[in-house]
Amino acid sequence: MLDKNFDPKSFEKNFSFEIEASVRKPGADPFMVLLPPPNVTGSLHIGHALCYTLQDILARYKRLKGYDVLFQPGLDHAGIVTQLVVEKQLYERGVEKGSLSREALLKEIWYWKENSANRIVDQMKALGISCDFAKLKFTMDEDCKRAVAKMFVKLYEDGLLYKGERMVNWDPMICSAISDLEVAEKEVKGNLWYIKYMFEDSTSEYIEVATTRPETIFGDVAVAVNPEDQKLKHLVGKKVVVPLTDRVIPIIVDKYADPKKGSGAVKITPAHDFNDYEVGKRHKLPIIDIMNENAKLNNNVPDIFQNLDRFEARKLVVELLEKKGLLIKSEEIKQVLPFGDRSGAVLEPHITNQWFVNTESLAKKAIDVVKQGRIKFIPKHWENLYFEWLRNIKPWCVSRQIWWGHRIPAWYGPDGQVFVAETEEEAMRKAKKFYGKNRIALSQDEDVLDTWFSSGMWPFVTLGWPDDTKDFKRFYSNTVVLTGFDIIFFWVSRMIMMGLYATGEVPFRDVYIHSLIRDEKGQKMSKSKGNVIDPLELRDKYGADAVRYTLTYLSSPGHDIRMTEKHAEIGRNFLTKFWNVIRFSQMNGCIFNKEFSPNKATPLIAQWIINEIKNMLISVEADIENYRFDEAVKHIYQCLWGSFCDWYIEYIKPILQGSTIIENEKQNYDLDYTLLKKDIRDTTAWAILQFIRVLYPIVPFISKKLSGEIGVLDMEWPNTNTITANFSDAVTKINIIREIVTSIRAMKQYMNIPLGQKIGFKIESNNADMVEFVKSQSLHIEQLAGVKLKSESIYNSVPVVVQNIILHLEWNGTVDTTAELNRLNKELAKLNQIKNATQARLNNMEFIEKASPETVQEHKDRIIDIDTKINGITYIIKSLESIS
RNA sequence: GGGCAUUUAGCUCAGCGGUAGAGCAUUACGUUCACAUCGUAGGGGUCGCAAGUUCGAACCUUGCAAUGCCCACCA
Repeated sequence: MLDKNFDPKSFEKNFSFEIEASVRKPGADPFMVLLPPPNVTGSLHIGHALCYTLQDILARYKRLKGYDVLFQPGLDHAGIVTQLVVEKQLYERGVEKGSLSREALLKEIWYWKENSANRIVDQMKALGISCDFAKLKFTMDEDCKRAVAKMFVKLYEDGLLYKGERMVNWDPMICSAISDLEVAEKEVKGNLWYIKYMFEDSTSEYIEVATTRPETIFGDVAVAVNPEDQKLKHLVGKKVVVPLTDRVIPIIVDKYADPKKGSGAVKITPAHDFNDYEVGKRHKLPIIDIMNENAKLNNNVPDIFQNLDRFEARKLVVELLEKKGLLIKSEEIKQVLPFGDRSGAVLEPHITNQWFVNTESLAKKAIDVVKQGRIKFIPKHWENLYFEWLRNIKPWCVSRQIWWGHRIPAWYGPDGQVFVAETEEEAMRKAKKFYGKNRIALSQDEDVLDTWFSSGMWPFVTLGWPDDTKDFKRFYSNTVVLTGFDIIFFWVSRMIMMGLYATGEVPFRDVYIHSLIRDEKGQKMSKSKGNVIDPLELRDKYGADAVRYTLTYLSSPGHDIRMTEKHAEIGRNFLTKFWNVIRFSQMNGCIFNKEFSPNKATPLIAQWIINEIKNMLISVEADIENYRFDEAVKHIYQCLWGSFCDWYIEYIKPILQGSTIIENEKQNYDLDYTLLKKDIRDTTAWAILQFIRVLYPIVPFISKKLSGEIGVLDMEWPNTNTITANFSDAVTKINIIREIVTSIRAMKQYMNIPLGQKIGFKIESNNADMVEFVKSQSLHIEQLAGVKLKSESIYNSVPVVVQNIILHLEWNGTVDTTAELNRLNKELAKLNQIKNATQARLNNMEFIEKASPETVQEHKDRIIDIDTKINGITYIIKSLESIS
């Protein structure tokens, strides 16, 4: 017997789903859920919980449907982030950045990774995520390493990957190149300084140049003006002196200079600006790099500036310019600067030697497969974002100057000759052949690959690529990916590009983009703001199922989710209800009966609930297939709470509990009471099993617990095809009873009669069958509405009208009918309004001609229906008026 | 500058051509033993604005506004 208190903690810890997650069904259709591997940087946040819960629902649902499901878990080494986190930890322990050797630091990071990985896996299990943890993969596992090297070599040999000197976004804090995607632009306050660049041959004449970065003047190689600039173009060809130096540079003409911006003349600093770099190339200008990797000024600048940080140097330059009278003015402006999204440092454009993947041809194919519908985004509009990015794709800088990651499989000979190979042995073989001798000292490239290089290979690496494994043949492409929109570029598009390139096939069919969770004000959750929700804390308070249920309930796609901890009550309340209704059924001896067939149920109320449940099951299945997990939950909720608990259970109480009542009223039942009771018990147990099963993907812990409780352990998806009986008559009849009960309750409320206080009533109708039917259900009506059917006459009464039935409620107290009359008149007005609108349409010939016959019929029925209601209300109004 | 999304009850959101819905909050009443993490009944919305298409628009089209996000650029 279930405990009176619903306490998830008491049973959630008893369940583990590892075994069912690892079950393989060789004969069944394959289905793969590819879990986006979390970073090994710490613990999971509520966004992970949402993402994983939805995937788990899908995986469990497919398992119940009989698919052979591979729910693949994994972890991402997350290069830069992880290294930064560990370095920070070390720093807090007194280890200076850069003081450890490569090996020593990597050892520290591996140690961190082990801890983090264990914690994350534990958290996933605590939330009931049913991955096949035996297959847990880490992006730096040996087989991943091999696959990454293979991919790198393949790209290199196909000419899609090359090393070259380019200007890249450089993070001076990490001291590494980063890709364009890792740049976050932010608006900040800055200054625009107007500086005099004196003409070489003059002490008073100058050209005015505006800049936000005066410290870079030492890298200036020209001043450019626009060819159309009438005011300045006559200066082209003249030479000016770079302020604070004696270096002379030319004034050149280039359309890049915009007469409307700054002073119209722009300084050209090819080593420190993307646009200037291009201008420099066009004009074959020299490149003067004035900064070190950490953004301190190098020895290409005057002595006093050397070794100064760029921002200190800026201050000093401005100060000296002012002193020398070379500063014209300084304006405060707002400017957008590039920041490293991991380090938060202001990035520097920096010319270095990096490895690039030429993604253009890969991107074209990646666009095509989505255009052709071979991969679908859900919701579809995310495809736009995907297309936009791929159409404007630039070479992907994949090398990083850090230590944590896949070391680039390239080796250099003593003369710098590069040998790209999957292994050092292979590189050596190539080198020997190249140099024609046996003793060669090769050194491996110091850099590692961008994290997303290995993540991009996730769909096939996890399946054993490059080996042609059984799993690969079976699951590749039969996959769904659920993730947030923020990694469509980073991850989804790279998986598609690399998947197509490596295997020639799409890596997955569906990409479901879930919403992002924000706080109640719509702000992004972040630790520094203190507005984060920890899924594990929430679980400790409310239980894992409640968290899962709530997240699913809130997961409507298309916009962000605003969430507070209080939302978890949605789940908790629902599960409490679920728990309690099963407790009720237990207390009333409803035990699952294998022999029971829903098609053979005879009591009206049984037929009605079977029909409700059937409809619910059909909806839920469609909802999940359409990734509408929120709708699925709402359909279950509505059926369980609104139909099953509120009506079915209340309705059957007199049958299950009130045997004496039944005995007294036996003449109202054609059925044998014992049989009736058995039928109801069977139906109740059957219904509960359906709920347990349909809820299992969403709230697996309680479902497991309860299925154990009712003694049906095997989980399978409810099959609605076996429910074939037509119960439409029961539906109609029970709905009449519901309407009667609701109407009586409302009237009693208006008469200020407590629901518990039984009052007499009589039935009147011009339809004798209807009277008989209502009488046959009087026991239930009496219980549900707090009334008592009288055989003798009632003298003082108020009427309740439902369809063509009038119920006279016995009442001889004084009634303040004003409020009720107000309400009725309001309702009457509304009904008339609807009736008129409907009638107007029916009077419209165009409507009759153009609307579908069903719609027209529906309108006609509506008129009849409304007329009945209007007559009823009019009758009540008249009666009430005569009372008062 | 380009693009995408959102705008429906006090709040959070469903609905996306045919009588405006849910949960929470709110009001009144109620603990008869499944459940007060509850029950019963009620109140509350010219569906952002405007035009158009349609027999009929919250829903389709266009324009506008507000909000959020993405991309690109800035001396």
